[in-house]
Amino acid sequence: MAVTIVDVARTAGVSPSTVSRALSATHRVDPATRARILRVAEHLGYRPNKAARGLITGRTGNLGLLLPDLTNPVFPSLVRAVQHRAHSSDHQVLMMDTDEDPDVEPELVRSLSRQVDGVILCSPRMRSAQLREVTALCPTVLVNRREHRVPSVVFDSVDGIRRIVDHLGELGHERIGFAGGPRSSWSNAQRLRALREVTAGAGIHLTELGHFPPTFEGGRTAVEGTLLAEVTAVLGYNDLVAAGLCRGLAERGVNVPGHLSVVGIDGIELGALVHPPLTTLAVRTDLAGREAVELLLELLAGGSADRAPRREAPTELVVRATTAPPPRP
Amino acid sequence: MAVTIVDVARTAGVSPSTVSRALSATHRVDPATRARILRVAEHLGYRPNKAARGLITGRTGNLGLLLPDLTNPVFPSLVRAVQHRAHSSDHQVLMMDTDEDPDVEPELVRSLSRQVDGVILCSPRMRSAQLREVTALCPTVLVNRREHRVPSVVFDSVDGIRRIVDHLGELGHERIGFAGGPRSSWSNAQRLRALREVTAGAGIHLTELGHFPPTFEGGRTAVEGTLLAEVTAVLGYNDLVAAGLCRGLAERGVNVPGHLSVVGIDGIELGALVHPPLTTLAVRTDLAGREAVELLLELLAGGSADRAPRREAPTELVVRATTAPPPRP
DNA sequence: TTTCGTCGTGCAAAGGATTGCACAGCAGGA
DNA sequence: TCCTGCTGTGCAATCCTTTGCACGACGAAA
Repeated sequence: MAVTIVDVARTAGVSPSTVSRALSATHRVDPATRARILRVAEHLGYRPNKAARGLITGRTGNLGLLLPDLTNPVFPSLVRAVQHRAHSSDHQVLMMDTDEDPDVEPELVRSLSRQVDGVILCSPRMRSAQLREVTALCPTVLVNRREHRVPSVVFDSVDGIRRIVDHLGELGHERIGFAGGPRSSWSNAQRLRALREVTAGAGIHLTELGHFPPTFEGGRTAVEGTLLAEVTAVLGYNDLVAAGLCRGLAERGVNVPGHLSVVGIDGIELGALVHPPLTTLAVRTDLAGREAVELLLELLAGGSADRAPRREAPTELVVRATTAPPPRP
Repeated sequence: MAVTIVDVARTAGVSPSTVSRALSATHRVDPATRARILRVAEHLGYRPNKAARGLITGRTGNLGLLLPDLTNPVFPSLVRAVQHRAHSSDHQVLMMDTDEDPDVEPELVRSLSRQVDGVILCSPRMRSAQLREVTALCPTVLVNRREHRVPSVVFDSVDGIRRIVDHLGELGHERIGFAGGPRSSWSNAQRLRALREVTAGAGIHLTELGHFPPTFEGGRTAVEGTLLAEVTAVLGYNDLVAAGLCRGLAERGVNVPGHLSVVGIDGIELGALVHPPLTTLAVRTDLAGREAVELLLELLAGGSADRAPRREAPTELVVRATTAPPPRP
């Protein structure tokens, strides 16, 4: 059978309670005793039984992570960061994918809530009312969404968008377009709001080209409107849209960036591989993931549910080859 | 706080044991009693405490999933499939990423083994001896690797490679090259072996171009050798390598597929987005993931550790725009 | 009527770790 | 010498569920 705390206790010549205290550092234990216990535990290959611990402490040592679609290239690095950070605090991650279906989100959280100490909801699509209902079930941290009284980590839209606009402004662009994402997307609304604010402040004319599916094909369908708008630069809702724009423009014989500059958002690997390599605003999903775990762990430790901390994850402008000065008239 | 089995028992006027039996259907219980218990449990919102159950049954209801790098685009769809299949059998998935480091694999499995009923090891890089050691710890299923006496799901290399070679043969190619992956990779060895076998049978000359990093850049560095080898078609170890080859060839002014055909393996989304869209052998990682879970659940239920079932996941040739007849001499 | 088997249910132990309380030993102050 | 207070450790209860064993009741067979 597996080696338990009483095996360690017997071998070390102490009681199970002392072993427990030595290992969890919850009480003072004689340094010599502790050293001996640790040595014995190590030698016997002792691993605490999480079920037994959970039974008495009420803690499972698991964190839940809910996200819309793992195959979306923005998420894996976030998941990885969450997983690493959680692991370094001796927690495991139960990840669940909602298949982009907002309706299953509440049910999944409910089933998850029994087996985790807290959940991270990444880009949840459910309505505010449901969200508030769900956050009552267990400690919750949001990523890429804000909600009153719920801790969250979001990407700094205003700051990031400003970098893009500054970059384009320095190149000499005066008219830029935005190929937006889905109407219901919280982050699309954020980006659009930031864009309006920043372009207004910079004296740049913004053309909102409409809402498109957040995909490569979505970007291709945005080409026509872009050309009609007579802009010299266009910002895609995300990298896929921007890549689709580039492809569609190339098919029309429009030179990027000679005739038109294109910028994406997200910083997925694809952006570096398409031709020409895409200038993009990279969002640090890894940092956001780490931050979310830390927020959640603080919440679990301190339990000050009153304050709802809000953190922002940094963004970074990666200038590659799809931006250049506008063509001379 | 939470409602327990004794709350249900008290309300229903029976003992906790009877409630347990009524809910788990393990023993005969008077139908009337069972109905009453179920009604009470439902009404009180009773959910069994997994930690307590796990403590006595030894089952956690969790499955472990270990993979080298979640940000590698082949894996997310596998993870998703594993997660869905496990969830439909009331299991949760603990996913862990080894960061491509073979040395941490055994340690991670060890730490995982206490908290799961079984693990799925996806493309493990550890040595055979370690692997056998690890499989003694808890029920294990391998994906994309074979090992004596261990159940596994692999992709049908011979069949898949044959499809590629047949396709190229029909187009008229007689000399093809293979830009291989890492020397230590099990699947690279498989692919190479299958390739030798199939090309020999088809009377096609195979040039082994060497080992390259399994990345876009790796593909680019393979260009030179490809051109020297005087082949009319080249197969990349995976889609990234193939995409890198295409880019490198384009930079050298070599027309794909007019002068040289290129084929990838994996079927990642990127292949459809690069220009020209990549012909590739798509592996159904989703099916492999589902199959792996089913194998593991059978193993847990039947426990016939003697037989080590081996399943193969299908592959599918996706012909896009990087393959064409060879140039006329 | 007695005996026996079956059925439904309860009792109590077990599973592994944590933790409040108690206690022994010892040092220091009165 | 006695009391006080601190330190290190052990005892035993507790968390919630499952399950082997036993027991009472009841119907059927003898």
